[in-house]
Amino acid sequence: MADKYISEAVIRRLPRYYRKLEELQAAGVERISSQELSREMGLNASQIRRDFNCFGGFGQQGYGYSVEKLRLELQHILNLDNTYQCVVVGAGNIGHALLAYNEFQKKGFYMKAIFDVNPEIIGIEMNGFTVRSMFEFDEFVKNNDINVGIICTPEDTAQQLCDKLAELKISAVWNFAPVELNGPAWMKIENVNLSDSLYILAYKTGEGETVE
Amino acid sequence: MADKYISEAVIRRLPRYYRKLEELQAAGVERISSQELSREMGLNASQIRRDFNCFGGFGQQGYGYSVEKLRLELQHILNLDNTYQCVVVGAGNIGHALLAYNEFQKKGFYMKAIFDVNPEIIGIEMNGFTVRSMFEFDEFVKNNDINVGIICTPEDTAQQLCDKLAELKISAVWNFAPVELNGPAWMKIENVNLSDSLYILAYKTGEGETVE
DNA sequence: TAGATTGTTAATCGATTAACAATC
DNA sequence: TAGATTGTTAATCGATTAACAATC
Repeated sequence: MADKYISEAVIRRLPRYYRKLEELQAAGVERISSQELSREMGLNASQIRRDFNCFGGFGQQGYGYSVEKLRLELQHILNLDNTYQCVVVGAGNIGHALLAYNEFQKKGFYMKAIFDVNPEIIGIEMNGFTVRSMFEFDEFVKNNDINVGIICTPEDTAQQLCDKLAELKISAVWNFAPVELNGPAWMKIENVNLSDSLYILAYKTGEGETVE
Repeated sequence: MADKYISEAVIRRLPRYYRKLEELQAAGVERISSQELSREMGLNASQIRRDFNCFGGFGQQGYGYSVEKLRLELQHILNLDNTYQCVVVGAGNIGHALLAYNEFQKKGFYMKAIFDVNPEIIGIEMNGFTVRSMFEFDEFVKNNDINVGIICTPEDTAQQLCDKLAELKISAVWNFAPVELNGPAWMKIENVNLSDSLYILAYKTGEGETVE
């Protein structure tokens, strides 16, 4: 049967649960009730139980949840027991930083190459990688089982790149360009819009001030 | 009177409106109705009108909205007609990238300095800045009207840094460390959790697949 | 004026929270 | 068994959408 529908609100809480459970396990905590977890995370205990029950009954009445078991379940739900082969496109500041950020490799997201269109930087060494030309892109993606594309190009070329990724059947796109991308339904796009985030911070800076 | 309560859902849409209006204005569009905007953005027209009306009546019956006027209103609502003096703490990959990313300066977010605790990188040149020691931090913040702190440290020191920022009365924090920070109520914290974002992408990668 | 489109109230939908029976 | 806590149904709350009177 097909997966039942899980709301975006639930999905966005999953990584937080996962992180908290990693933390608890590292601290040697073996079991936890939804109520304790609710206190630790500032969420409602009903909500927590309901969220987990979207995916199965991971707890035990009268006991709570096994931290280790629940962590593993979440890991599985988040598909973190897979590995991912990623390419970064755009060797500017952000692209460079993501390429070098080791935490991702630890979680199973392997950076395999970085590409750019600028002849001035193609060929230079970047964090143990050589910046490749986009002329090599198709070939590289096909030969290296790439399944994640990371868009770090300026906004005006991002859609074009997205189309290229679709053509190459890359199903996961992590987009850092500040534009809404359109891709086929099977393509999953996750946006990290740094400008938007900064704008929201600016907005909140003025919040709570008295007006008039 | 105090500002009326604006829901987080509305706030998170404001930057998108703003970006779209910039785009429309750049394209020479002078006026737009909520219906046209709804088609362009994939939102409901009622929602758009309702969102704007949280802040005032910016439209005109029978006409729609003036793109320029609305853009300016949004700019004001988002506090983007202010300027911001920022310090980056943590001179790793992310800190370095943010320091160098010119788009932010263009929007009025000025990077004034970068700090680190690692003696090996203190003093080195980074994008026209010298990496400063945290021993200079308090002094620098006080003397330079710093009002935004950008946290790019590892997660285990992030809370400590947040406390320091609170002590120095910095009211806006842009947090890139993958932890939930606790600060005083007047401190506005915006989180950019790259791991969480990547986990959500991984989750969605497996979505829509048939199970059992 | 007639037509168009806003601003706003009313209806709907979905997400959160409360309550409690099931059960370990 | 008695106590605790889940899984799940029912109640509430808030956000989205529809409808329409106000008005340019």
